[in-house]
Amino acid sequence: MATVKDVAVLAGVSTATVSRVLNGHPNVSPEARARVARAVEQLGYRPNRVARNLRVQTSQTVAVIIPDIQNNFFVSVVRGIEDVAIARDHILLLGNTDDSLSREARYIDVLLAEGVAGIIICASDGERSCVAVRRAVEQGVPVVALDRQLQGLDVDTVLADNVGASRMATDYLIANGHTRIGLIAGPDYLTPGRERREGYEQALAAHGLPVDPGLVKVTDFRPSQAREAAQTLLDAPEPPTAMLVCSGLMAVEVMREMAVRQLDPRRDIALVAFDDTVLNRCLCPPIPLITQSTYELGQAAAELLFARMHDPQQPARTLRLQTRLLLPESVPAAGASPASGRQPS
Amino acid sequence: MATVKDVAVLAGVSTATVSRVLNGHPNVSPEARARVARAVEQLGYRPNRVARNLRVQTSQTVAVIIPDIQNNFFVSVVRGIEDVAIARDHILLLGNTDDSLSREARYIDVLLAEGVAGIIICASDGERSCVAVRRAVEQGVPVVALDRQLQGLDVDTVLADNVGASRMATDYLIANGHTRIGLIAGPDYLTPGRERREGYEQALAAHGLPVDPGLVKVTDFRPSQAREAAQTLLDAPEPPTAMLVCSGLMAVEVMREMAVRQLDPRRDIALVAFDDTVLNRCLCPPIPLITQSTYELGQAAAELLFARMHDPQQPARTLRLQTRLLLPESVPAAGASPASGRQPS
DNA sequence: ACGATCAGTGTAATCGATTACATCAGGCCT
DNA sequence: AGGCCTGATGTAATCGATTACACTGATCGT
Repeated sequence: MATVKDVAVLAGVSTATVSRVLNGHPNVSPEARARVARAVEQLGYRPNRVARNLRVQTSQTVAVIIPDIQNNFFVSVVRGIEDVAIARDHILLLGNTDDSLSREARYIDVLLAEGVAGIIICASDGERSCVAVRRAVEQGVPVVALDRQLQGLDVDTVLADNVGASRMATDYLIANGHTRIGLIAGPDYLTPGRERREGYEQALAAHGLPVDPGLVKVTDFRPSQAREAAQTLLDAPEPPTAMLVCSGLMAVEVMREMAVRQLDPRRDIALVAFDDTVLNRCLCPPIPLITQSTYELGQAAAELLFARMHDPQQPARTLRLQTRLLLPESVPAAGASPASGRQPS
Repeated sequence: MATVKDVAVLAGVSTATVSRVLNGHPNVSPEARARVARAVEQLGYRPNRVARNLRVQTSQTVAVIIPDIQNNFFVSVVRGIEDVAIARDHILLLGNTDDSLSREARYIDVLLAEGVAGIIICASDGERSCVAVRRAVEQGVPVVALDRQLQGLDVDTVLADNVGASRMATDYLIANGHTRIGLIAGPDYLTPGRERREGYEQALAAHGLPVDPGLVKVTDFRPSQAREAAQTLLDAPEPPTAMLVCSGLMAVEVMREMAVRQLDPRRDIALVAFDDTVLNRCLCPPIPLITQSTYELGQAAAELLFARMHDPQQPARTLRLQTRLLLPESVPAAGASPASGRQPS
């Protein structure tokens, strides 16, 4: 590989001049500029970024760390980040942690050691992830928390309006006459888990309904746990007449369990779920879904990151993005049993 | 951030000794080792990989470039790669190109400039992608082609048995009495597009059936084109009695179009599709799917990559991985019209 | 006409690691 | 005792860029 030195020799100038040309410095004569350009062309020279990064102590790379690359929610968010990064002439590197704290820490450490310009992270644990993330912050590497807050770290954060979403969904079920509403919730150590439960409780309280602890099943968002939670709820002596499922992947499992029991969400037990995956759009039958603006979530996170890269001093901001309740057709009122005819697809 | 120098001073040794300790060289006294370890600990020292990479001209990072991060096929392959990379104590960086040649080239250039140790690429164009990839090969950076061959580049390659898969699927339809089988194919410039068509034609030929060009619609694998192709086929004066769809995302669109026309794949027009996405497992109704061992595909690619990183001289290998035809329940024979009763989910 | 300013350029230091080479002490062999 | 090997360590070169600083001539203002 050709180096600046080679280019300098061929162009008959010093390496300093080559570098100035390459980086668009103003005080270079047009001739020098032209000769360097020709030499670069001739040698097929491409600057070594490792050397550059070492010298300037920064890079044109930003990274995003997500817990599950198979979950369409995160992937869709990544798309939003990606487009912003590309537009800013950076490249985006993606790390997948599989919800493993150690893998997450490893990614962070390597990225820092490799001099990444910024990190967007959807932490696998709102509290315990902070140990590793803090290292980034301390090194002055901009960090944006995505979808999940970093407990006790003062960083830019982009979140969905989980409380509002959950409350809206619960309100909706209550409006349809349900009073015994099961909740298949996420863990307290993750923002969406915590806040979605809060929205649910707020809605119940607003309607003077009690929170029955027996109706609330806390999971760690893993589909297998959703299955168990659904079984417990459905096996209860007095099962709920509706359920709010706090993740899309979990909803798929809940519906599998209901199918086994010949329960139809339009007839027997109403279901509303957060929409994480493309899968949800294909559920048979369709159910009401809480959709999040995933792409915009990613965009917003990337914008915050670049803003901070540009001005590291500004105070940390937290953005909340709207959610929507997406109704398929109609949802059964509690007690009713219309069993609308099925139709293909 | 602390540097080797700081560690050296604190430990009372030279930077050379620090480096030797850090890299596990044999000839270091136990005391020196201990003192360095303590200094490292005390300072929270972490080696700067940029500097290291510059010096040793390599890194512990491998990259995979895929055309569509929203397509579960690729993502699942990535998981296979990832696990191997982690096991080999490397980290994996993922680039998504959205089928854009320019983005692909940009990723490759940046990765090379950043000194990546190896690249696994699922090219967005079997021929035109080679321009950029060739630069990697010429720089001596190991490259593995994944799922799609790089025309005219002699690199390690991992492929699915596309011909066999397609032939098996077509055989299956023929065995069920179909003679007019539509093909919604992929483009010739991608291995899966080309080979799946070949398998289809081989199967027809083996049974003495003619290849009717009117039944073959070539697409670029984009779902929207699948929709058009399906429309054309179904609108034909003599429509096919069965269709083989060469990608999972396309199959979803084809089924949408059939649903609009009230056509049931179990009753009216048989359907077999390649299984790319989780979506396919949730199709209503389910159809026969050709499944590929995506995870193993990724694993194999990663193994080839590491093998080559270890020994750059070995001749390029091409691996073919088996596929399976996954039957849901039963598929209608041509002309039959059983319309088995529907059941939830 | 003389100093100040400035455009254009080069020399060499620098980023933070690795490592070739030099050095030195001690042990061993003859 | 002298030479040789070996283990442990240090000095300084090196990777390939950027850039502080120095220098040269030319231009300009007074």
